[in-house]
Formats: sequence, structure tokens, C-alpha cells
Amino acid sequence: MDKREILKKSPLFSGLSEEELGKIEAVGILKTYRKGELIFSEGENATGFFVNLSGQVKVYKLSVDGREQILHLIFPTDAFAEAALFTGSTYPAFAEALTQTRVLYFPKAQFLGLIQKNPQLSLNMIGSLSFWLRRFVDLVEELSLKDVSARVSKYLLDVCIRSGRKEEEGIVIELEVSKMQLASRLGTISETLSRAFRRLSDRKIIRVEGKRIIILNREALEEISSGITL
Amino acid sequence: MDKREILKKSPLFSGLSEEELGKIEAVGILKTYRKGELIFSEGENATGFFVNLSGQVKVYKLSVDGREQILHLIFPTDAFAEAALFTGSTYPAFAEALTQTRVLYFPKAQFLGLIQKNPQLSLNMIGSLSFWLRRFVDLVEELSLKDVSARVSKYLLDVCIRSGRKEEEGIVIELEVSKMQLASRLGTISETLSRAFRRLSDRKIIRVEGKRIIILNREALEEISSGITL
DNA sequence: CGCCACATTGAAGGCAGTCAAAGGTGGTGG
DNA sequence: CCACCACCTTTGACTGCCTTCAATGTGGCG
Repeated sequence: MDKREILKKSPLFSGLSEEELGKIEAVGILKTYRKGELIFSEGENATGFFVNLSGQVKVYKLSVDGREQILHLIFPTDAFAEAALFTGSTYPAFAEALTQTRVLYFPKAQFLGLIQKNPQLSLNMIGSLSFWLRRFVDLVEELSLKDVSARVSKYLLDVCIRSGRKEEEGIVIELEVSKMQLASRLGTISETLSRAFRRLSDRKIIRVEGKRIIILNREALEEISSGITL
Repeated sequence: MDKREILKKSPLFSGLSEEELGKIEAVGILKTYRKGELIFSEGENATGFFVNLSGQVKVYKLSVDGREQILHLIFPTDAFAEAALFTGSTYPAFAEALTQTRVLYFPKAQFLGLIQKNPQLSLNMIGSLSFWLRRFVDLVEELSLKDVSARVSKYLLDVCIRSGRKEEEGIVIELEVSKMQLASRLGTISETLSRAFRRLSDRKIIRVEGKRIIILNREALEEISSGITL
């Protein structure tokens, strides 16, 4: 997909005229990153924000002893680090390409110019920030109030809604990222995630075949995800 | 302080003319709540947002078995539930008055009308949402990557910056809320918080006198808050 | 004075993280 | 095509932080 296509699909730019999209596209700078490459670091001066064109990015925090908490997993059409334009002057986390990645980079000053002249773009930005906020509420709820089984179950159901395929054995989903990254997203580590998958498998609620997961008992998964651990 | 005073002090309404403030004030409806009274519930239809005029409010999530995680503590001049205007149609959490509380309530439709006609207000809203987002990043970091001692230490340092008074024994701060509420804000329970205070006291890093806390060794507190537990 | 909510302390148990090692998998180059 | 290697995944044993449960202490207020 080309730049324009992606921009149109990003909620941040929806409802804008072709002319306005043109101006925006003109401001965006194409950048590419190799797998494992850092896009920005925590504490670094925030000079702009990004829209993912292709590939995967993780935005994450590190503890002093090296444990990692993924804040967001970024897929194509997602914007990220928007908030860094408006609060403080540094990025509050790290961003790293999980695959070969292409992004559009919007320098702060120029984008602020656009947003001041374009009320619709402001409203879209408000929508985008609100969306992230809602996601964070969910993340905090999970980390603080739910055990790992519940978090895993919720994640599986989320993927299920987004991209589950109904087959005769059950609903088949494909993990979008490695289990290590998933563990980090869920606020745990790969060993613990592995054991959680094991328990769900033993109880015949799911079947795990590498990154392919078959949901055998959706109701049970719903219950566990809501916190009824048993 | 009267309504107009508070509105002027709220970042959401800064930089607006008296005329615009007048329009905004005209839309806001004064509401009062008694201590313990619910302002809104999770899942309830989000009909508007709030600005705190006086008193304290907690915005929180509940787990199925009744544990509570406070997302924000709301003090005068703070806006809350803004994001609920723009995403989904329901409040994602509960809000409860911790004291006798007065708020200005802004009905959704009318406020959206204001924001569409007022670019500065849009930008302020973007700033406000970005601010909350940054707070959430901190909260997630704390919950996921730091132990209770580190979270307590960070909280004490935050209060210290906001309202610490230097005295001969050390820096004196006053807890703004009960220790139960603080525990919930920090993602733990009062027993664990009490023990954390005990350990810090034993190490002569702080002295606890009810809600009054004297910071005896700021450097040690900084270290602990950054995650160096020892 | 006595109630009630909040706070503190102790003992016990559980969930998840750490450490260590073995098993899988995919990609690269010979 | 296969062998090798790096990295991811899984499993087991152990440890530790935090929650739970229970009891006692304390302070404000009718």
C-alpha cells in the first residue's frame, strides 16, 4: 500500500479533503527501520510523531533491572507518539521496530502548524488521544486487577474479534507477535505466559499450535477473562 | 473560590477570552455530591464531563472480587471524564466523591458545539488528554515494573514537589487522602502500604505521623523510587 | 463513653518471577 | 539439501513479594 492509502485509513486523517491530505503528506517524511532498530528512546527530545505504513513497532518501558512492559503494539495505519507533541518535550518510552518497518515521520513544528489551521484535524487528534486513553484504562485494569490467565484470555478474545476465523474445530486465531512480545505486552514473562497457555490447553479451552491458536470454548474464555479464575 | 475563578485556573480553559469563558460557564451545570456519593458508574451512558470546583473525587476500577484500583485522584480545577465524550458512549470507570464535592457538569452535545467553534479550546483539550496519557504511562510503569516501596517513594516525592515544606527536621508533606485511598491509587492494599511505610521509617528515610510525613533522606527516596530496592 | 472507620501488626499461603536446562524452529550458508 | 546456529519456547524447582485472614490499636465524633 502506498502512503496516501495508509493515511486515508488512519483514523487520525479521516474525513479530510484530498487537498488537506496532500498538505499532510507533504509534511510527512518517509523513514525505514530494520528489525530491532530503535525509533526513539525514553527521555529523548520529542521532535515529532509517527504513522506506521508497514511493519510492527513496540512502544515500551524498561525497569532498572531490564524487565520490559510493552505499552502498545503498533500496526499499519496506527499513529504513535502523538501525545509527545503536546506534553513535555521528551518521549516517555522507547519505540523499536519488531520487523522491517516503514513510517511517516511528522516533525513537531510543521504538524502543529497544520493542526492549528485545520479544525477537523484537531478533532481527529482528540479522538486519537481519547482512544489511547481508553486503551490505557484497560491496560491498568488488567495489570492491577487481573491475573495472568485473565489477561491472556482477554487478549485472545480481542484478537478473536479482530481477526478470528470460524472453523469446524473452533475459532482459529493467529498471534500477531512472538510469545515473548505478547508476554511483555501482558505485563509478564514468557515462562509465565507459557504456563498460562498450558493450563488453558489442559482444560481444553484452547489448543496451541505455535502461533496458531484454536479457541475451543469461548464461554470459558470469557469467564476467565472477566476474572473468575476458579 | 467561585466558578469563574476555577475555570480560569483549569488548564482546559486557559488562554480563552472572558467572552468565551462566559459561554463555557453558561453551559456548565453546578452539581454537588456528598462524601461517598457516586458521580458516575462504569458502563453508564456518558452524557458529559466534569470540572472539579471543590472537594476530592476518585476515578477507579473494580475487580470482580471487589478490589479497587484508583486511576486518578481529582482535585479542584481538574477536569475529568473528558475522554468519555469522544470515545465509546459509556464511562469506562467509576467516579465517587471522597469529600463533599462541587463540580461543573458539561453536557456532551453542548460542549461539543463549543469545541467545534473554538480552536483554542480544541487545542486545550488535546493538551489535557495528552496530560492524562502521560499520567497513565507513569501508572502502568509503576504497576508493572516497580515494587510497592518504589511506588510509595515516587508518590511521596511527587507530593513533595507539589507541596513540600522545608523545615529543620526535613521536608514535611501532608497526605491528601487516606492511606486506604493511597494504597488503592498505588495498586495495593492498606496492609502492604502500612508495611512499606514501616520499612522506610525503620531505615530513617521518612517519619510518619498520621497523614503528616517528614522526609528525612530525600536521596534514598529517589533511589528507591527509581527501582533500586536493595 | 463507646462506636466505627481507619490503621497497624502478625502469621500463612499463593501467584508469579528467577534461575537453569532442555526442546523447537526458522533462517543462513556451506 | 542439510547442518548449524541463534533465538524462541517450554518445563521444572525454588524463591519472594504481596495478598489474605485475623486480631489489636487508635482517633474522631455523636
